Amino acid sequence: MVKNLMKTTQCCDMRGMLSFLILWLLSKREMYGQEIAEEIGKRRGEKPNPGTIYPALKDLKARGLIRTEREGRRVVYSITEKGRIGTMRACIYFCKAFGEIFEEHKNICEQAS
Amino acid sequence: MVKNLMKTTQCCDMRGMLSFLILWLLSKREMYGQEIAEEIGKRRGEKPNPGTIYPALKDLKARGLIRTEREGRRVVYSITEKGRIGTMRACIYFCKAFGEIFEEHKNICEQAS
DNA sequence: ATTATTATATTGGACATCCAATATAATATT
DNA sequence: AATATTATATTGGATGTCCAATATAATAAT
Repeated sequence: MVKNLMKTTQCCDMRGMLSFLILWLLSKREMYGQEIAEEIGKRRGEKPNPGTIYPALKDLKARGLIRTEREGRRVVYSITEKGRIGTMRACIYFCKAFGEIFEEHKNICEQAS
Repeated sequence: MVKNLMKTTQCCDMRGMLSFLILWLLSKREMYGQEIAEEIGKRRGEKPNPGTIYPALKDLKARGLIRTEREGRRVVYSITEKGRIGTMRACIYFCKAFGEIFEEHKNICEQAS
């Protein structure tokens, strides 16, 4: 059972699009792993576990969408040009798929910014 | 491989939140199965397969979030009060998790409505 | 020098979402 | 009556996301 998402909504699983969210965050600025987890935690209400974040980051790197640079014990992740292009496309898809829900709850969205 | 979502964005899987989207659609008006599939198809660019829709609807019914009424060969699905409450909560979560992305692409979202 | 903390990495299991294929049933068409 | 179409339903397999636990490594604190 995915604990926090079912607890939050008490109706349906809200997981999904983790890689998209990671890429979108990295399109803003480069970050290291735990910063990404914290940013996701801010938005979702609960910080995801290492077991969620690091495999996803590994996969994004393998697909050439992000690059890494180690600085001591930290690995700094940044988006590649390929990743940036894909993220733009994903944003367009996302807005078409879910845009109405946001139009309906604009006041909540504005508070999120 | 999830064909249409990877094809659309060419970067990351955009699957997820199917049950949420179904519940949101049914909070607007009751529909039969293929209508739900068509509405999802309008938003995602491709109509999902029966193998995706019917198991999800079955599960939502089992959890008491929707109810069914057969009319000939069609089954009409409608949201329950429990489903409506959960959907409101899910919308709030959803807007907090992804609201910034929509603020950033307001023009695309307005076209979706 | 030692201990504590933070960061990364991995693994296996669970789960929702996706598909293609197949099957059954109710209408619609011929 | 027979055939075609549409709707529902199911199944097994694939995949991404989630978790808890464990492990290793680099700093920070003592």
